Amino acid sequence: MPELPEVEIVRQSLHKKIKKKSIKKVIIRNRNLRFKIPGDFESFIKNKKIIEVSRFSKYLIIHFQNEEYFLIHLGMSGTIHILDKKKPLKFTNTSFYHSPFLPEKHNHAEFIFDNLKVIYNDPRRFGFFEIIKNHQDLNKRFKSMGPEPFSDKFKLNYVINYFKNKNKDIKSFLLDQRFVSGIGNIYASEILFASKINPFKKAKRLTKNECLNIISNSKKILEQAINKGGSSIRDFTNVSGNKGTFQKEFRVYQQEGAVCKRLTCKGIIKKKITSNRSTFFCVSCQK
DNA sequence: AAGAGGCCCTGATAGC
DNA sequence: TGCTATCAGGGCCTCT
Repeated sequence: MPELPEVEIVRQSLHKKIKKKSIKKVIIRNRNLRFKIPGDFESFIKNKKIIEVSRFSKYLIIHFQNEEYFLIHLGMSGTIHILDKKKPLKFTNTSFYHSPFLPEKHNHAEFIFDNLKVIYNDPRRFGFFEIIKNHQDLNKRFKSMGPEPFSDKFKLNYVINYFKNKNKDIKSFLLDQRFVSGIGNIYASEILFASKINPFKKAKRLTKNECLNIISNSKKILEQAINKGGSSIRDFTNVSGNKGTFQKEFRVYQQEGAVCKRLTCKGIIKKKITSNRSTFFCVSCQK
């Protein structure tokens, strides 16, 4: 489900709700996420005070005292729901996959605070938890991953050098977290449309200007998506709540057959599937 | 060693 | 209605 913007939205509400609080009780109903939740997970998490909730790429990072950390990855279908006893029936967050009503099926984990409950729901179970026991290990954990688009490291020299002699298409690189972290299948298509670049163009054939466009549009589009509360697709229930609205701004994603939204272009948006993932692009203005 | 493709899993929708 | 096939915001693993 969530790419960087959606995870950032979850992070913001989680941080607001659970910082300076301690987890009083942990309930694991299904240990079989993408990776098995170890037997000592509950005792590790319990009674630790949360300092802050941060994020790298699509990973949520719960910071405990004493430089201990708990990572959450939401996979394709993971959502986090906050149940606040003081505000019953109000959900701070954010269901990108389901309706904002509290789901009952697939609530694999519950983290219970005083007057507050955080529920991890994930139908497909591609998400996972990870425990990190010190600060060095946290750095190590993300060492092999590329910079986020917002990072100063994501600049022209880096991109050009990375693409030298690379025979893979540019769309695959945007999805490759070793190159850049946080972009997923929706935003990859949107970034390449904004940059007027064909997704199947080989990376080594990109010009300097095209690289610059990719860099600036990556920042721009992810920023816009965060400002719109992320993208909520496949969620057509008309309920109030903090649903994202960036799906209304999609210019190519899920727009197959539509006329290109670029005013000067009359091309048709095509969808192409490679290795089980769809790519959307305008046949006319993305060269 | 880079690159292509398969696979993990459940649910919603489309098509017959 | 009830079946089957296809597709879905990710990332890891294995082949060549």
